Amino acid sequence: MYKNEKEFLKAYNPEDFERLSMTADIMVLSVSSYESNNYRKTDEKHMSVLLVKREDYPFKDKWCFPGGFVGINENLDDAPIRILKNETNLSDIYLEQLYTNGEVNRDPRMRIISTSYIALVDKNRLEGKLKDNASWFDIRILEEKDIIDIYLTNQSKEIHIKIKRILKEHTTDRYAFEVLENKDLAFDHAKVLLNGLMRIRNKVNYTDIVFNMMPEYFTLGELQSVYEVILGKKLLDPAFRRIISSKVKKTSKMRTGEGHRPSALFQYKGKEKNKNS
Amino acid sequence: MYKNEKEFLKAYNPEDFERLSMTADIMVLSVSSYESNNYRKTDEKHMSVLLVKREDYPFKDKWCFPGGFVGINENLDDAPIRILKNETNLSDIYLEQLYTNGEVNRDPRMRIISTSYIALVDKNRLEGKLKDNASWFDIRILEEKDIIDIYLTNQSKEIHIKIKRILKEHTTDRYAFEVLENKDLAFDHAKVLLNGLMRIRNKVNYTDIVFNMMPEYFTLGELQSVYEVILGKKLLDPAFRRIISSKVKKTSKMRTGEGHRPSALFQYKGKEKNKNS
DNA sequence: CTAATAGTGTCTATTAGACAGTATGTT
DNA sequence: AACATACTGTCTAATAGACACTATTAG
Repeated sequence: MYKNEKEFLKAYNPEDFERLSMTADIMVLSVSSYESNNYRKTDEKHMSVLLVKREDYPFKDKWCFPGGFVGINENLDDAPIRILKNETNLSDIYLEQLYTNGEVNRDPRMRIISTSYIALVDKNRLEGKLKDNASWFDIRILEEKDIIDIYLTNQSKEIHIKIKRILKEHTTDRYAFEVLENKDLAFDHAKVLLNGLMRIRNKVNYTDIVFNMMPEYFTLGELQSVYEVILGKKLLDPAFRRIISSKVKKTSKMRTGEGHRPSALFQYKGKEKNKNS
Repeated sequence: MYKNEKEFLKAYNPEDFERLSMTADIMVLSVSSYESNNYRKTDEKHMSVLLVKREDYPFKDKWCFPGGFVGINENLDDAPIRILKNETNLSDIYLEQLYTNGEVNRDPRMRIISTSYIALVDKNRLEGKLKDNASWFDIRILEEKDIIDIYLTNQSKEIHIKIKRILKEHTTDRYAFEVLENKDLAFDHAKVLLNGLMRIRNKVNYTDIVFNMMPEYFTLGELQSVYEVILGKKLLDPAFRRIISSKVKKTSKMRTGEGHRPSALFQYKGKEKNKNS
């Protein structure tokens, strides 16, 4: 035995243990608008996710989240910040840790454990700042009982994923997902995607995370449709306005020229003292 | 470049990258009863956490959560199951992943990233099954604004931790914790502890996780006081019974001999179809 | 004028909070 | 009898859901 910690550390050889690599993957979410063909109608909104086309093996030509190895002298939670900075040129992005996936064979190269993060951005902030292997995909989710179909589409590609939700009682989490169909997403990113979408859906009601996806000024109609697209259901106007009213402040600006009554522009109040929990 | 994935993998050398080690730490929570000195009064309840005294460097003689290295051929989420099995001899324990901590210097030996898990058990199920370096500590939390004092006590030891809660707007999570005082907990386990307690406190209202800490049969009074001790506040009887009524079923058994009116014993209904979300 | 969204008033249903009361065992 | 908890009834307050109505613009 050793006399003290200093001596112990001196005799300690890290090579004595089997070691592995660690990566960070980031699911970058935003909201996109689809211009309507009717000049009166407001733009349809979708959630969208940023995917990168893999140029190298493994999973060459498949799509995945932006990600990379965690440096040996880099804090884990700093890795996604660096990766996003590199990928989008932005540095003040909302980030939260999602899950650490460590199935033995999730990467064919070697043992790699990956911590996934969720990032929420206003897409318009990074117009033209994206690397050219990155692309926004619109998300469409169809749920039928425990079978979930996710469609991801960009200008030239449609990705389809079919996942089964399995309720678990006594294990790692409330439910697990089994990927039934997935031709185009690399690694275990299909699972991560669904996991992240569910997390956001849950959190949207008791946090203010949506505002990370909103521009500085927005109408309540726009804000509501972002909530709707995250929750996957329509909300009632009066109820929504009641609930949201404490979180936003009206400005004197107006949005006009939309083919119908103009609406007031609002700002996120933020910084406000939040209730406990 | 390589012709295909197979060739790529053949040429791939994991040694080319800097690598690290991974551990899993488990915060095992349960509820303990304190016999009252008044024969009429019901036992006082506390949350309790299982700690292990470190017998080796680093952090020799300090306390920490049960944990261990993740095997190179072991799924990450299987590691806590193995460790708990080894530590408590039980294998059907509720487990959920809490957070992955990866500060560069969190372990003085070398770069070790650790995924922490929460386990919830009924303490009585593992009476006498614990290894003798493990001990249950009762938890007492005092919150005053953003200063949180946690006291952990067992028969012979009192551990005190003082932590400051820092609100964050645009970073990894809603708030971060800064440990102000901690003499007795090893690694970053003080942070993990608080993080886990907050997670459970949040989840208790919209999930059925408490029942993992309850014995097969329990009175509604007992169940209520578990909720109270997790939430850190008293609940009103009628409201509690209204809410809980759908989750439990009354049995014909009664708890008697308590110095006051006997109460019906209930069971968790479980398996019931849960609402969405 | 019309289509479409903006924005508000109000009724109802549901849920949460509060309090008071009755019930029933042990010592 | 007295204490302590078990358990219930009911009133009130707060919140969520639903619907109808008015307002206002571009074309």
